[in-house]
Amino acid sequence: MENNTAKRILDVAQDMVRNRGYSAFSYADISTQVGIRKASIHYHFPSKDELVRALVKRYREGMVKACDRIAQSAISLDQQIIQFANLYRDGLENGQICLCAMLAADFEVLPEAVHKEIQIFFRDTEAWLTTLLQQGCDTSVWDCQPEQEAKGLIAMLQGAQLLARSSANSIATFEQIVYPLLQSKFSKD
Amino acid sequence: MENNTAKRILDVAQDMVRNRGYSAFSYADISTQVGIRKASIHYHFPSKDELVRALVKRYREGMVKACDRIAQSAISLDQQIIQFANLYRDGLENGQICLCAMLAADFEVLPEAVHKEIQIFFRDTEAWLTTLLQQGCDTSVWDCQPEQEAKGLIAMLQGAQLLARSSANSIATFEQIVYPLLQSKFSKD
DNA sequence: GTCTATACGAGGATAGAC
DNA sequence: GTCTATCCTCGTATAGAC
Repeated sequence: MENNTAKRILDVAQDMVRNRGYSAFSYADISTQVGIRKASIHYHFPSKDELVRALVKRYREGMVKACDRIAQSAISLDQQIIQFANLYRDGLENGQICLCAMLAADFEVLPEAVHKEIQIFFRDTEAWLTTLLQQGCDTSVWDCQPEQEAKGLIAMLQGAQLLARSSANSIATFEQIVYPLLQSKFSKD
Repeated sequence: MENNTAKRILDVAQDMVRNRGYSAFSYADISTQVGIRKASIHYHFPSKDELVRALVKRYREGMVKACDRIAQSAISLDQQIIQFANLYRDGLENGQICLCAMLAADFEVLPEAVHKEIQIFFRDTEAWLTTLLQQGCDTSVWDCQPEQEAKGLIAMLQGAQLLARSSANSIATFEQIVYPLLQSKFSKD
């Protein structure tokens, strides 16, 4: 596990983008938290756009890995969906929403290269969830249209994060929205 | 219907916040589009924070009116939900997401006074939708828990806007997520 | 790789004339 | 109410020394 400067910059930048958005974080902020000068950051990431592009790329690769880990665990399909939802809930414990939810809001101010990375993120996530739901249909556990159901679920999770963030008790709000709904839709009984 | 400078400033500011977020619009942008100088904007709204606070206040009052108009129209409950969803779809035609969805993402950089306005918006919206769903339960049209169902619906709508915005064809994406789901949940058949 | 120094524009905001 | 002029800070980015 490497822990070089580039990684530390990305770690700090990721926290800040997820908390405050693309337009509200700066090289000066990173500089303070990482402990190097503004100019040094440009050595690793020549421009802010390239930094954010690298950020989203790393993030979506991490998401793919996290999803694969869930799929390879020996738990039931409905428990896999719970685990998937937990990925979104966990971020909220640090006040953070999904990087790509935030950047979807900031979409209009982002360069084309970042647009592409965000679109790949949602495409991958949707594909993974669709596959999962398809298994439930094949084994007659659920009655559903996997692709559309996947889109709806992701929308609900992203939106729940927004509502959670703007409420006094974020995590409770998120859980109150998400888990009963998953329960009623996918519970085994 | 008044159309003074303050209103024109708010109109332009609203477009820009919904498109680009709180941190990515400036007095200079407003100045250009309204056709007055930066300094003149400060006469109407002394600070950016006060401008945005006024913006959210006006926006949520407009939302209350729009919801009341739907409730007072002589259409079925399920059609009222469709109309409600249409409010969110219509903004997307100008590439705009809900003002409060955007500001929920920007929540961490906003002052307390704006937080409160946003929270009132969601509280009002949720209350209106809960009342609507409750009517469906009372008349045995639907089997549901109104309050929780309302939260879930709003989350889904807000999230669908984010997904729509980051996709190539925003409106199609939104419609594909939202309307089939409403159909399956609330259709009269 | 990281530093100092600096360029240069954009940000929000204020003072005072008209 | 709107203007010009101005302040001061912060933003991204670059050049060149170490």
